[in-house]
Amino acid sequence: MRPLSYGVPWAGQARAVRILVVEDEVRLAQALQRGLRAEGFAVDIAHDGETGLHLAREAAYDAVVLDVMLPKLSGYRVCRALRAEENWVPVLMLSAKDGEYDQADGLDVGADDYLTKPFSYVVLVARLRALLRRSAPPRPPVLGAGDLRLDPAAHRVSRGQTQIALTPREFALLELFMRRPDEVLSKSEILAHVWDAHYEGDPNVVEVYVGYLRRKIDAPFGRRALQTVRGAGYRLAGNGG
Amino acid sequence: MRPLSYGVPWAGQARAVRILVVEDEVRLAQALQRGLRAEGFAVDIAHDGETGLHLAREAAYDAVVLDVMLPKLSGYRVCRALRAEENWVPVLMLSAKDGEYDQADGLDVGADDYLTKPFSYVVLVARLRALLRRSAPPRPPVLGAGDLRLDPAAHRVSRGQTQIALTPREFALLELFMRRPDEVLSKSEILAHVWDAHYEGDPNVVEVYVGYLRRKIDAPFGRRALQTVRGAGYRLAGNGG
DNA sequence: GCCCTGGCTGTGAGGGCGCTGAGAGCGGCT
DNA sequence: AGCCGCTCTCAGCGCCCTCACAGCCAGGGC
Repeated sequence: MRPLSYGVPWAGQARAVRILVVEDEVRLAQALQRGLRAEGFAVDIAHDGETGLHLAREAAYDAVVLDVMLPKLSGYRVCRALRAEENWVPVLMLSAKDGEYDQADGLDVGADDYLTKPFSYVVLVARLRALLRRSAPPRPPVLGAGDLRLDPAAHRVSRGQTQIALTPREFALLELFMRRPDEVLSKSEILAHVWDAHYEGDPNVVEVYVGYLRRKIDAPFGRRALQTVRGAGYRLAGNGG
Repeated sequence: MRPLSYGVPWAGQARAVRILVVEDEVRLAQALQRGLRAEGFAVDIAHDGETGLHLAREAAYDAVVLDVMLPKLSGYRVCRALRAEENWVPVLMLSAKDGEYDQADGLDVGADDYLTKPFSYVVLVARLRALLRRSAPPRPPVLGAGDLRLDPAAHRVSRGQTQIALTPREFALLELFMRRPDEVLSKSEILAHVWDAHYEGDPNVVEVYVGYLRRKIDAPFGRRALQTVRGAGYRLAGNGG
């Protein structure tokens, strides 16, 4: 199943802070890797924009150090691509000395901070820490349907003023519905998203969990946000029922 | 920019997407207004919380960009007031750099997303778009015939303002007709599409289901959208009867 | 007006679909 | 070890959907 609850601050166990360094100068990249590891970070390296973007997409990094001048795909394009995909991982850009690009470009492209080469290692670490410290902010927006709200990052759900406690499975199910309000989702589609891409089990689990959800988000409020569409699937009313 | 309502035929002429910016720093407000207008949004400005709240109440905005620090009425209070009135317009909050308030407060108060100053303009636009996309999901394929509407994704049918409940079979049948309005469909063709490619049964089912449909989509409205073409099949009037 | 053919509809059986309560398995926490 | 919460299976139940059937109605040709 999907580890939906990893990395959630309140989940408790400490997790290594993961940094991705995208830098084509091999010596600089390795120096950074060694240094940051010594600081206690988990560091991955990419030597071109393409693999950098790929890695940033796949793994959940806490920050990305991104050179501007890169083979295959410039740092700008990598950053822009990430932002376009609603990936708000904090990005610290490294510019060429005084290149054709300037700082404003970097920020316009969605970077969170900017450093011009040559830079002092100490400054880089300081800025990185600053980014991480205030990196709680780049969190995904809250989903809403009527007075139903779901905060994906905080794993919180509320209806009106009332907080609602959901189990991980229930939460994942509701999140799927809230990302596609007013759309009928078939049981197989639900199974594929909330359970596993090739889940081989009784589709009845879906009915069971829809039932659980209804008891928590609808019944106590006399609402009917989660609707059955017989023969087709289920639908979350975009107005919250 | 891309008109958010594209593909919704009955939406009539594309309506501008309206954004309200509530920001007391005049220069920032104007910069935002210029930038967002260049993106194709219709932008209104308020320089304090009171007029901001007033405007948000009066006009139907698609989103509100709301600074936290405002004269007369803080962004928090504005947002809380809107939510208390069951106004669920998407709100994007702009926090002071690292002020006394923090992000959690913003979300607790009912904001949908949160950005800390200084922010990158690109990120603001990206988040704004994300908010708009979520709140106004442009579900292109809505079929229409006169005042008859069928939304395949939502599995919903309506005539005028009235929602109509259809069984799966009825829905499939009507969908076939609405995809080919004004066209005469033979019973065998209908059987092949709505039932099974090689259905071996009484073609009378078609008559039966056409009857069911008429009782739901025509009779209550005194219309005749589903017409019999004796000896040939049935036709759905493209103008809804 | 009569007849024939094709279309319409009321009735009812049967079965599929969705809902729910009970409970077993599992893992985490104390 | 014991408890608790989460997940998921299973079986029973009830409703609604589907469809066959048969009798009735309407259109059109003569």
